[in-house]
Amino acid sequence: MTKKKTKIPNACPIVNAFHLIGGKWKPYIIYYLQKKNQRFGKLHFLIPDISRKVLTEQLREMESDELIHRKKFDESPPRVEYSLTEKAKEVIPILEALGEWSFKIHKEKMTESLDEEIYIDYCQDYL
Amino acid sequence: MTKKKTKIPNACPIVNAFHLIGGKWKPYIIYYLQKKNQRFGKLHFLIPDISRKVLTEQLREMESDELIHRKKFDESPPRVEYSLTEKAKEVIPILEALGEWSFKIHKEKMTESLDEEIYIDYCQDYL
DNA sequence: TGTCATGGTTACATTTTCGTTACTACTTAT
DNA sequence: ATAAGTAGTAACGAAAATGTAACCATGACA
Repeated sequence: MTKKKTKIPNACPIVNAFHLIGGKWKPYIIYYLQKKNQRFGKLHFLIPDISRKVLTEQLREMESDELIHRKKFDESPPRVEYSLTEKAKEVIPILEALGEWSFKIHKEKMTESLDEEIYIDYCQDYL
Repeated sequence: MTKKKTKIPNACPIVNAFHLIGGKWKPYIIYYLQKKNQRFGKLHFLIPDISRKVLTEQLREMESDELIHRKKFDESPPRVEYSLTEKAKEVIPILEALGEWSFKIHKEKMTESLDEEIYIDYCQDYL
């Protein structure tokens, strides 16, 4: 058995999807923007564990993928508002289905646990 | 605006889902196992760019997450067969929806390109 | 007796992703 | 004159993920 050498030019569409909306922070960004348009600072407050550098990077990436829209107001101090595009809004039901699936698995595995209630509260909010 | 310090015990269910089925290789593993149960060596042939070390790691992880089943035959040379569990099979329609969504975005962006046909062929197969 | 095949494992190196800290430009309020 | 607030950026470093190359145990087969 020798190596297959037919390189796929772009990754498979599912891998592609993970590039668009996966990673450590993009799900949170989508989550908070889906509820409400947000300014940079507020987004950083809502997702405090991300560094501002990485938040900027992720937002720029999502902007160039046309998943979010960046609206800059010509004011001072500067104001920038981020919102989801239609493309991004279309994927939300799919993400919710994914969340429900993983939540079901999680519940099956962890029958007891002190953190369980907190997790469930958080998930109810999310799902 | 100070830092929010309420740590979430486990990540949000969507982030959790990405741990289960995301990453560089798990989508491919799911894809090939969904078509047909596979032995370790065949899987490595089908996904030639993964190293055997990482393939082992990913398979072990998915096994402990109960997404795949590992069946070892007592033969020589050894034979091991991997298959998807019911849990994993449940997520496939969701993954397909995700793939269609990202494929649609991809098509909108790339109107021309030489690789396009190859990509589409690959995707048709995938979707 | 020694080579082959399978399904790995181990130690180490590299790449990719993410974080820390300090800094900037602009304008209004004190 | 200077401090404060917003939305960043730049240089550097740490951590996480992945890759490379060599090795192992088993039994069949020549």
